[in-house]
Amino acid sequence: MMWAMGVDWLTAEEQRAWRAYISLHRELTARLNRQLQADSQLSLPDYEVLVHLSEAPGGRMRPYELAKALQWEQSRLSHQLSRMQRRGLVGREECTGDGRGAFMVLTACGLETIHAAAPSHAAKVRELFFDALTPDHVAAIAEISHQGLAGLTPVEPVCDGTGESD
Amino acid sequence: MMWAMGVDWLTAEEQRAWRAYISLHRELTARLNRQLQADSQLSLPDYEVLVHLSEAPGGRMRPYELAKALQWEQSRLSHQLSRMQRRGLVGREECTGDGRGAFMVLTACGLETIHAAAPSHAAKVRELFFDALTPDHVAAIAEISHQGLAGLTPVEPVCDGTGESD
DNA sequence: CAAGCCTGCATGACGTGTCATCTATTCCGG
DNA sequence: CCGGAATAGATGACACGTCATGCAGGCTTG
Repeated sequence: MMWAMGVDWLTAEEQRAWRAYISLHRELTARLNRQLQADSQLSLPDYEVLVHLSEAPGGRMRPYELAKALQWEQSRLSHQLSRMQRRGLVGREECTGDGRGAFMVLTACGLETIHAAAPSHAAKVRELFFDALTPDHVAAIAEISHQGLAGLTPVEPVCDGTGESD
Repeated sequence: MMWAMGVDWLTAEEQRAWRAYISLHRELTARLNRQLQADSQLSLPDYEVLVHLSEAPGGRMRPYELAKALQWEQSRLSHQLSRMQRRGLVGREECTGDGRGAFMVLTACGLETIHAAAPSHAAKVRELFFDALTPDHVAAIAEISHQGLAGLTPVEPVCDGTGESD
Protein backbone atom coordinates (compact mmCIF):
# COMPACT_ATOMS: atom_id res chain seq x y z
CA MET A 1 0.00 0.00 0.00
CA MET A 2 1.48 3.28 -0.97
CA TRP A 3 0.25 5.81 1.46
CA ALA A 4 2.20 8.96 1.46
CA MET A 5 1.28 10.92 -1.62
CA GLY A 6 1.56 10.66 -5.30
CA VAL A 7 -2.17 10.82 -5.53
CA ASP A 8 -2.38 14.17 -7.13
CA TRP A 9 -0.69 15.04 -10.34
CA LEU A 10 -0.14 18.62 -9.56
CA THR A 11 3.21 19.75 -8.35
CA ALA A 12 3.54 20.37 -4.64
CA GLU A 13 3.56 24.05 -5.33
CA GLU A 14 0.47 23.87 -7.47
CA GLN A 15 -1.30 21.87 -4.82
CA ARG A 16 -0.44 24.43 -2.22
CA ALA A 17 -1.67 27.25 -4.40
CA TRP A 18 -4.81 25.44 -5.40
CA ARG A 19 -5.78 24.44 -1.90
CA ALA A 20 -4.98 27.84 -0.53
CA TYR A 21 -7.12 29.39 -3.20
CA ILE A 22 -10.04 27.14 -2.37
CA SER A 23 -9.72 27.75 1.34
CA LEU A 24 -9.39 31.45 0.91
CA HIS A 25 -12.45 31.70 -1.24
CA ARG A 26 -14.46 29.72 1.24
CA GLU A 27 -13.26 31.84 4.10
CA LEU A 28 -14.01 35.02 2.24
CA THR A 29 -17.55 34.09 1.32
CA ALA A 30 -18.16 32.66 4.75
CA ARG A 31 -17.28 35.96 6.33
CA LEU A 32 -19.44 37.91 3.95
CA ASN A 33 -22.27 35.53 4.59
CA ARG A 34 -21.99 35.85 8.32
CA GLN A 35 -21.83 39.58 8.21
CA LEU A 36 -24.87 39.82 5.98
CA GLN A 37 -26.74 37.36 8.10
CA ALA A 38 -25.93 39.17 11.31
CA ASP A 39 -26.65 42.64 9.96
CA SER A 40 -29.59 42.01 7.71
CA GLN A 41 -30.76 38.42 7.92
CA LEU A 42 -29.68 37.96 4.35
CA SER A 43 -27.54 35.36 2.68
CA LEU A 44 -25.13 36.24 -0.07
CA PRO A 45 -27.47 34.72 -2.66
CA ASP A 46 -30.37 36.72 -1.24
CA TYR A 47 -28.27 39.81 -1.57
CA GLU A 48 -27.29 39.17 -5.14
CA VAL A 49 -30.88 38.66 -6.18
CA LEU A 50 -32.03 41.77 -4.42
CA VAL A 51 -29.29 43.87 -5.96
CA HIS A 52 -30.13 42.77 -9.44
CA LEU A 53 -33.81 43.28 -8.91
CA SER A 54 -33.29 46.70 -7.44
CA GLU A 55 -31.24 47.69 -10.44
CA ALA A 56 -33.96 46.67 -12.85
CA PRO A 57 -36.43 49.27 -14.03
CA GLY A 58 -39.50 49.02 -11.88
CA GLY A 59 -37.78 46.52 -9.65
CA ARG A 60 -39.23 43.80 -11.82
CA MET A 61 -37.59 41.12 -13.85
CA ARG A 62 -38.47 37.87 -15.50
CA PRO A 63 -36.83 34.96 -13.76
CA TYR A 64 -35.04 33.93 -16.91
CA GLU A 65 -33.53 37.39 -17.20
CA LEU A 66 -32.45 37.23 -13.61
CA ALA A 67 -30.91 33.85 -14.19
CA LYS A 68 -28.92 35.13 -17.09
CA ALA A 69 -27.81 38.24 -15.27
CA LEU A 70 -26.71 36.28 -12.23
CA GLN A 71 -25.36 33.43 -14.28
CA TRP A 72 -27.31 31.01 -12.16
CA GLU A 73 -29.00 27.83 -13.11
CA GLN A 74 -32.69 28.28 -13.59
CA SER A 75 -33.64 25.77 -10.98
CA ARG A 76 -31.39 27.27 -8.38
CA LEU A 77 -33.00 30.61 -8.98
CA SER A 78 -36.45 29.11 -8.81
CA HIS A 79 -35.79 27.64 -5.39
CA GLN A 80 -34.14 30.81 -4.23
CA LEU A 81 -37.06 32.94 -5.34
CA SER A 82 -39.53 30.66 -3.61
CA ARG A 83 -37.67 31.03 -0.36
CA MET A 84 -37.40 34.76 -0.77
CA GLN A 85 -41.05 35.02 -1.58
CA ARG A 86 -41.90 33.14 1.57
CA ARG A 87 -39.97 35.73 3.49
CA GLY A 88 -41.68 38.58 1.71
CA LEU A 89 -38.59 39.94 0.00
CA VAL A 90 -39.96 39.49 -3.48
CA GLY A 91 -43.36 39.05 -5.03
CA ARG A 92 -44.62 37.27 -8.05
CA GLU A 93 -46.70 38.87 -10.76
CA GLU A 94 -48.36 37.29 -13.70
CA CYS A 95 -46.83 38.04 -17.01
CA THR A 96 -49.50 39.19 -19.37
CA GLY A 97 -48.23 38.54 -22.82
CA ASP A 98 -46.45 35.34 -21.97
CA GLY A 99 -48.66 32.87 -20.25
CA ARG A 100 -45.92 30.60 -18.98
CA GLY A 101 -43.71 33.24 -17.45
CA ALA A 102 -43.90 35.54 -14.49
CA PHE A 103 -42.41 38.69 -13.13
CA MET A 104 -40.52 38.85 -9.91
CA VAL A 105 -40.90 42.17 -8.20
CA LEU A 106 -39.06 43.67 -5.32
CA THR A 107 -41.43 44.25 -2.44
CA ALA A 108 -41.27 47.28 -0.19
CA CYS A 109 -39.71 45.04 2.40
CA GLY A 110 -37.15 43.79 -0.07
CA LEU A 111 -36.26 47.29 -1.12
CA GLU A 112 -35.89 48.43 2.43
CA THR A 113 -33.81 45.41 3.27
CA ILE A 114 -31.38 45.80 0.43
CA HIS A 115 -30.97 49.49 1.09
CA ALA A 116 -30.21 48.76 4.69
CA ALA A 117 -27.85 45.92 3.87
CA ALA A 118 -25.86 47.41 1.02
CA PRO A 119 -23.61 49.90 2.79
CA SER A 120 -22.13 47.56 5.33
CA HIS A 121 -21.92 44.70 2.87
CA ALA A 122 -20.17 46.79 0.28
CA ALA A 123 -17.84 48.04 2.97
CA LYS A 124 -17.06 44.48 3.94
CA VAL A 125 -16.37 43.46 0.38
CA ARG A 126 -14.10 46.39 0.05
CA GLU A 127 -12.36 45.64 3.31
CA LEU A 128 -11.83 41.96 2.73
CA PHE A 129 -11.23 42.03 -0.96
CA PHE A 130 -10.28 45.26 -2.60
CA ASP A 131 -8.46 46.93 0.25
CA ALA A 132 -6.61 43.77 1.10
CA LEU A 133 -5.13 43.49 -2.33
CA THR A 134 -2.57 45.56 -4.08
CA PRO A 135 -3.82 47.39 -7.16
CA ASP A 136 -1.80 44.97 -9.22
CA HIS A 137 -3.54 42.04 -7.68
CA VAL A 138 -6.94 43.60 -8.13
CA ALA A 139 -6.11 44.19 -11.74
CA ALA A 140 -4.96 40.63 -12.17
CA ILE A 141 -8.11 39.22 -10.67
CA ALA A 142 -10.29 41.54 -12.68
CA GLU A 143 -8.53 40.53 -15.83
CA ILE A 144 -8.76 36.85 -15.08
CA SER A 145 -12.36 37.04 -14.04
CA HIS A 146 -13.47 38.98 -17.05
CA GLN A 147 -11.79 36.87 -19.61
CA GLY A 148 -12.82 33.68 -17.93
CA LEU A 149 -10.42 31.01 -17.04
CA ALA A 150 -10.27 28.88 -20.09
CA GLY A 151 -12.26 31.11 -22.34
CA LEU A 152 -14.83 28.60 -21.24
CA THR A 153 -16.42 30.77 -18.65
CA PRO A 154 -19.67 31.28 -20.39
CA VAL A 155 -21.33 28.28 -18.97
CA GLU A 156 -23.36 27.57 -21.99
CA PRO A 157 -25.73 24.72 -21.93
CA VAL A 158 -24.12 21.36 -21.52
CA CYS A 159 -25.24 20.59 -25.01
CA ASP A 160 -26.03 17.25 -26.38
CA GLY A 161 -22.90 15.27 -26.24
CA THR A 162 -21.78 14.59 -29.69
CA GLY A 163 -18.61 13.13 -28.42
CA GLU A 164 -17.74 16.37 -26.75
CA SER A 165 -14.29 15.67 -25.46
CA ASP A 166 -13.88 17.13 -22.02
CA MET B 1 -39.12 55.01 -5.44
CA MET B 2 -35.56 55.06 -6.55
CA TRP B 3 -35.05 52.01 -8.61
CA ALA B 4 -32.06 52.18 -10.81
CA MET B 5 -28.97 51.60 -8.76
CA GLY B 6 -27.07 53.28 -6.08
CA VAL B 7 -27.61 50.25 -3.94
CA ASP B 8 -24.06 49.11 -3.86
CA TRP B 9 -21.22 51.23 -2.68
CA LEU B 10 -18.65 49.71 -4.88
CA THR B 11 -17.65 51.45 -8.05
CA ALA B 12 -19.13 50.07 -11.23
CA GLU B 13 -15.77 48.62 -12.07
CA GLU B 14 -15.42 47.00 -8.69
CA GLN B 15 -18.86 45.53 -8.98
CA ARG B 16 -18.04 44.08 -12.34
CA ALA B 17 -14.84 42.57 -11.06
CA TRP B 18 -16.42 41.24 -7.92
CA ARG B 19 -19.37 39.65 -9.64
CA ALA B 20 -17.19 38.21 -12.36
CA TYR B 21 -14.94 36.73 -9.73
CA ILE B 22 -17.85 35.12 -7.91
CA SER B 23 -19.34 33.74 -11.10
CA LEU B 24 -16.05 32.45 -12.31
CA HIS B 25 -15.32 30.65 -9.11
CA ARG B 26 -18.70 29.04 -9.13
CA GLU B 27 -18.33 27.96 -12.71
CA LEU B 28 -14.90 26.56 -12.08
CA THR B 29 -15.91 24.47 -9.11
CA ALA B 30 -19.09 23.41 -10.82
CA ARG B 31 -17.12 22.00 -13.70
CA LEU B 32 -14.70 20.22 -11.45
CA ASN B 33 -17.58 18.80 -9.52
CA ARG B 34 -19.32 17.53 -12.59
CA GLN B 35 -16.20 15.98 -13.97
CA LEU B 36 -15.45 14.21 -10.71
CA GLN B 37 -19.01 13.07 -10.39
CA ALA B 38 -19.14 11.73 -13.91
CA ASP B 39 -15.77 10.03 -13.78
CA SER B 40 -15.66 8.75 -10.23
CA GLN B 41 -18.92 9.41 -8.44
CA LEU B 42 -17.10 11.79 -6.18
CA SER B 43 -17.82 15.34 -5.15
CA LEU B 44 -15.07 17.87 -4.71
CA PRO B 45 -15.40 17.62 -0.92
CA ASP B 46 -15.18 13.84 -1.15
CA TYR B 47 -12.04 14.22 -3.16
CA GLU B 48 -10.41 16.61 -0.78
CA VAL B 49 -11.03 14.32 2.15
CA LEU B 50 -9.72 11.30 0.31
CA VAL B 51 -6.59 13.11 -0.79
CA HIS B 52 -5.74 14.20 2.71
CA LEU B 53 -6.43 10.80 4.12
CA SER B 54 -4.35 9.11 1.48
CA GLU B 55 -1.47 11.41 2.27
CA ALA B 56 -1.56 10.56 5.94
CA PRO B 57 0.66 7.79 7.23
CA GLY B 58 -1.38 4.65 7.40
CA GLY B 59 -4.25 6.39 5.66
CA ARG B 60 -5.58 7.26 9.08
CA MET B 61 -6.27 10.56 10.71
CA ARG B 62 -8.19 11.93 13.62
CA PRO B 63 -11.16 13.99 12.46
CA TYR B 64 -9.86 17.06 14.24
CA GLU B 65 -6.58 16.77 12.36
CA LEU B 66 -8.43 16.41 9.12
CA ALA B 67 -10.54 19.43 9.95
CA LYS B 68 -7.46 21.50 10.59
CA ALA B 69 -5.70 20.30 7.46
CA LEU B 70 -8.72 20.97 5.30
CA GLN B 71 -9.61 24.12 7.14
CA TRP B 72 -13.13 22.91 7.51
CA GLU B 73 -15.56 23.38 10.30
CA GLN B 74 -15.71 20.37 12.51
CA SER B 75 -19.38 19.82 11.99
CA ARG B 76 -19.10 19.99 8.25
CA LEU B 77 -16.43 17.36 8.35
CA SER B 78 -18.47 15.20 10.65
CA HIS B 79 -21.40 15.20 8.27
CA GLN B 80 -19.14 14.62 5.33
CA LEU B 81 -17.44 11.68 6.97
CA SER B 82 -20.76 10.13 7.84
CA ARG B 83 -21.84 10.29 4.24
CA MET B 84 -18.56 8.90 3.04
CA GLN B 85 -18.68 6.13 5.57
CA ARG B 86 -22.12 5.20 4.35
CA ARG B 87 -20.66 4.83 0.90
CA GLY B 88 -17.77 2.77 2.14
CA LEU B 89 -15.05 5.25 1.24
CA VAL B 90 -13.80 5.60 4.77
CA GLY B 91 -14.05 3.65 7.96
CA ARG B 92 -14.09 4.55 11.59
CA GLU B 93 -11.76 3.11 14.17
CA GLU B 94 -11.79 3.55 17.87
CA CYS B 95 -9.03 5.64 19.26
CA THR B 96 -7.35 3.81 22.06
CA GLY B 97 -5.76 6.37 24.24
CA ASP B 98 -8.41 9.00 23.76
CA GLY B 99 -11.82 7.71 24.54
CA ARG B 100 -13.76 10.50 22.94
CA GLY B 101 -11.99 10.53 19.62
CA ALA B 102 -11.80 8.25 16.65
CA PHE B 103 -9.67 7.51 13.67
CA MET B 104 -10.90 7.80 10.16
CA VAL B 105 -9.26 5.33 7.87
CA LEU B 106 -9.21 5.09 4.14
CA THR B 107 -10.85 1.86 3.06
CA ALA B 108 -9.61 -0.24 0.18
CA CYS B 109 -12.49 1.11 -1.81
CA GLY B 110 -11.58 4.66 -0.87
CA LEU B 111 -8.00 4.13 -1.86
CA GLU B 112 -8.94 2.62 -5.15
CA THR B 113 -11.40 5.40 -5.83
CA ILE B 114 -8.98 8.20 -5.15
CA HIS B 115 -6.29 6.59 -7.21
CA ALA B 116 -8.68 6.22 -10.08
CA ALA B 117 -10.00 9.76 -9.72
CA ALA B 118 -6.81 11.69 -9.21
CA PRO B 119 -5.29 11.72 -12.68
CA SER B 120 -8.26 13.08 -14.55
CA HIS B 121 -9.16 15.46 -11.78
CA ALA B 122 -5.67 16.84 -11.55
CA ALA B 123 -5.65 17.18 -15.30
CA LYS B 124 -8.89 19.11 -15.16
CA VAL B 125 -7.60 21.43 -12.48
CA ARG B 126 -4.55 22.03 -14.55
CA GLU B 127 -6.57 22.59 -17.67
CA LEU B 128 -9.12 24.94 -16.18
CA PHE B 129 -6.89 26.73 -13.76
CA PHE B 130 -3.17 26.59 -14.25
CA ASP B 131 -3.02 26.25 -18.00
CA ALA B 132 -5.65 28.89 -18.49
CA LEU B 133 -3.65 31.48 -16.63
CA THR B 134 -0.45 33.20 -17.47
CA PRO B 135 2.44 32.45 -15.14
CA ASP B 136 2.08 35.96 -13.81
CA HIS B 137 -1.51 35.37 -12.95
CA VAL B 138 -0.76 32.07 -11.31
CA ALA B 139 1.91 33.76 -9.27
CA ALA B 140 -0.48 36.52 -8.28
CA ILE B 141 -3.13 34.09 -7.15
CA ALA B 142 -0.64 31.98 -5.30
CA GLU B 143 0.67 35.02 -3.53
CA ILE B 144 -2.76 36.29 -2.63
CA SER B 145 -3.96 32.90 -1.51
CA HIS B 146 -1.00 32.21 0.66
CA GLN B 147 -0.93 35.48 2.44
CA GLY B 148 -4.65 35.54 2.94
CA LEU B 149 -6.80 38.40 1.90
CA ALA B 150 -6.92 40.69 4.84
CA GLY B 151 -4.26 39.08 6.92
CA LEU B 152 -7.39 38.06 8.72
CA THR B 153 -7.65 34.79 7.02
CA PRO B 154 -6.49 32.27 9.51
CA VAL B 155 -5.05 30.12 6.81
CA GLU B 156 -2.72 28.68 9.30
CA PRO B 157 -0.90 25.45 8.89
CA VAL B 158 -1.04 24.12 5.43
CA CYS B 159 0.42 20.95 6.71
CA ASP B 160 3.26 20.38 4.41
CA GLY B 161 5.83 17.73 4.97
CA THR B 162 8.71 20.10 4.70
CA GLY B 163 8.19 22.39 7.60
CA GLU B 164 7.95 25.96 6.61
CA SER B 165 6.93 28.87 8.71
CA ASP B 166 4.36 31.35 7.72
C1' DC C 1 -10.35 13.41 44.02
C1' DA C 2 -14.33 16.17 43.01
C1' DA C 3 -16.05 20.24 40.43
C1' DG C 4 -15.70 22.47 36.47
C1' DC C 5 -13.87 23.46 32.09
C1' DC C 6 -12.09 22.24 27.66
C1' DT C 7 -11.97 18.88 23.63
C1' DG C 8 -13.52 15.78 20.16
C1' DC C 9 -17.23 14.58 17.93
C1' DA C 10 -22.35 13.63 16.65
C1' DT C 11 -26.78 15.26 15.53
C1' DG C 12 -31.06 17.66 14.14
C1' DA C 13 -32.91 21.54 11.91
C1' DC C 14 -32.75 24.24 8.26
C1' DG C 15 -30.97 27.01 4.20
C1' DT C 16 -28.62 26.16 -0.14
C1' DG C 17 -27.50 23.88 -4.78
C1' DT C 18 -27.97 20.33 -8.44
C1' DC C 19 -30.17 17.01 -11.18
C1' DA C 20 -33.91 14.90 -13.32
C1' DT C 21 -38.36 15.45 -14.36
C1' DC C 22 -42.85 17.57 -15.26
C1' DT C 23 -46.15 21.10 -16.92
C1' DA C 24 -47.81 24.74 -19.59
C1' DT C 25 -47.10 27.82 -23.09
C1' DT C 26 -45.25 29.69 -27.25
C1' DC C 27 -43.18 29.11 -31.64
C1' DC C 28 -42.58 27.06 -36.11
C1' DG C 29 -43.21 24.25 -40.15
C1' DG C 30 -46.15 21.92 -43.10
C1' DC D 1 -54.76 24.15 -38.06
C1' DC D 2 -51.95 20.42 -36.20
C1' DG D 3 -47.93 18.42 -34.26
C1' DG D 4 -43.49 18.84 -32.58
C1' DA D 5 -39.77 21.46 -30.67
C1' DA D 6 -38.15 24.99 -27.84
C1' DT D 7 -39.03 28.02 -23.76
C1' DA D 8 -40.42 29.45 -18.89
C1' DG D 9 -40.82 27.81 -14.82
C1' DA D 10 -41.89 24.56 -10.71
C1' DT D 11 -40.84 20.66 -8.02
C1' DG D 12 -39.08 16.55 -5.44
C1' DA D 13 -35.13 14.11 -4.08
C1' DC D 14 -30.97 14.36 -2.34
C1' DA D 15 -26.10 16.18 -1.36
C1' DC D 16 -23.81 19.94 0.95
C1' DG D 17 -22.95 23.51 4.87
C1' DT D 18 -23.89 26.01 9.05
C1' DC D 19 -25.59 26.78 13.47
C1' DA D 20 -26.90 25.42 17.88
C1' DT D 21 -26.86 21.91 20.91
C1' DG D 22 -25.68 17.66 23.34
C1' DC D 23 -22.52 14.82 25.47
C1' DA D 24 -18.84 11.85 26.88
C1' DG D 25 -14.20 11.72 27.96
C1' DG D 26 -9.93 14.23 29.28
C1' DC D 27 -7.68 18.01 32.02
C1' DT D 28 -6.95 21.23 35.76
C1' DT D 29 -7.23 23.01 40.18
C1' DG D 30 -8.31 23.45 44.75
